[in-house]
Amino acid sequence: MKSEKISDAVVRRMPVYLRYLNELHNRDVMTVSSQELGQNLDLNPAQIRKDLAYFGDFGRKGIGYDVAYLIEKIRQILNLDQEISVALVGAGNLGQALSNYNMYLKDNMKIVAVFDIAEAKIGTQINYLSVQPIAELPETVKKLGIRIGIITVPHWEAQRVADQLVEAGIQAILNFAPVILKVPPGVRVHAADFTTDLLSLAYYLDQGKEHSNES
Amino acid sequence: MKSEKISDAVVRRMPVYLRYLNELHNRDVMTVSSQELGQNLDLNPAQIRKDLAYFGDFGRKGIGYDVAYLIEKIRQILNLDQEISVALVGAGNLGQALSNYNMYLKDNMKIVAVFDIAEAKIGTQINYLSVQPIAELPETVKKLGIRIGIITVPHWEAQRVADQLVEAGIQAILNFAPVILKVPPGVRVHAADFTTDLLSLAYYLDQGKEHSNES
DNA sequence: TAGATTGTTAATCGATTAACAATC
DNA sequence: TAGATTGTTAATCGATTAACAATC
Repeated sequence: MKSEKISDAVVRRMPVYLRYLNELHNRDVMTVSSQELGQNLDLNPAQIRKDLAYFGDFGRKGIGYDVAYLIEKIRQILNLDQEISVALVGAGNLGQALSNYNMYLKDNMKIVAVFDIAEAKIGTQINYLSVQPIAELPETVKKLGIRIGIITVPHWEAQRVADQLVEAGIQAILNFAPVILKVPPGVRVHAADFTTDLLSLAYYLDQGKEHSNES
Repeated sequence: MKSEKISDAVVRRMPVYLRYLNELHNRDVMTVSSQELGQNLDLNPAQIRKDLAYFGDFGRKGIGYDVAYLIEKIRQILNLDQEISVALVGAGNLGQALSNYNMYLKDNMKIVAVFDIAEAKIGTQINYLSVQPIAELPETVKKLGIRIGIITVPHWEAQRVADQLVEAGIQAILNFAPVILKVPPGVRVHAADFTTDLLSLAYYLDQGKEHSNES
């Protein structure tokens, strides 16, 4: 166990480990080596050992890592040993899709409220939650102890929504809108903007053969 | 202009630049400096200049970058000066949401076909496209010159779908399923898995004050 | 001209990987 | 014991940032 500051790259790999470990657990696998983890996650085994060692001595030399134990530890690291309440702002198609994903994320993270700006959306049901007007955000955040906000509104509304989330006391934001949000220090924003990923894919296409009918 | 290999980090910033430049263009801004770009995109100006310089001398000393010209250049870099056809596999909620996004991505990238495995989905309309059975993938890919695939199927089907996309000759995949896909070299995969982003956010939450009613 | 800003080299910083003693 | 595998240090690699001459 060290007490250096842990880099974002390391933190972001933790959920990846967790996911695969859960899979192993479901298959009743008891133990796993960094070697095997690396193979399946396309990562260097040394990196995996180093990542985990930042947080503690979780492995056993000659043996590997106990799957159930490591799951427990990573959940603690990620604060997922407590239930974390999430607010979704934007009840459009994407918001709808995410809230259905809820059941997947049995990882102690739960969308407990949905908000929208549009009058028409208010009161409609999304996955057993009634869409609330954004004016109710501060009160609901306080009442339900919401700590994370997900933004799925159109890009021109994203910054305003972010401001309101911050104002309401949210600590972290997952932003699906294709804009760079400005937030005060202490609030964490992760960009989940897939247009960036998609457009950058085009760079890697073979030049030339745009549309060939041969084979 | 250099001819080093260009890192993924650099490529991924290109769409970010493009997006902001488009915004400037809409506001009739003619010229922009790396300084100002950096301010608005939360990036170091030197980094921006270096990124752009990999691809050519696009700026003018003392002046900055011509917005329209830089847009044109970045589009060329990203192969967006030609129309790029995209297939969407998975007509669920998320797929639905993405295909509605189509109009946003006027960046010459277009979803031209939607596939699904489930019988029930076949033939339903998604954003003016009729959902096709996955068996038609190879033929449609060839016929429409599709080069990129988006995977929005459940995670246990993702690898099989990826195999089929690769088999059909697709060159790049945007994967929304929370699994690491195995693909042959030459096929590019970008992960758009938001569960990773969301879970890692939890790490940054203030410890302790899980649910406070004071304020 | 003076001020601004690029493109690029050099310096710094950080992250990944290799190597290996410790030990199960 | 012999083989496997960790945790960790050192080496490498790569990416970011600073600095500045060139020049609009």
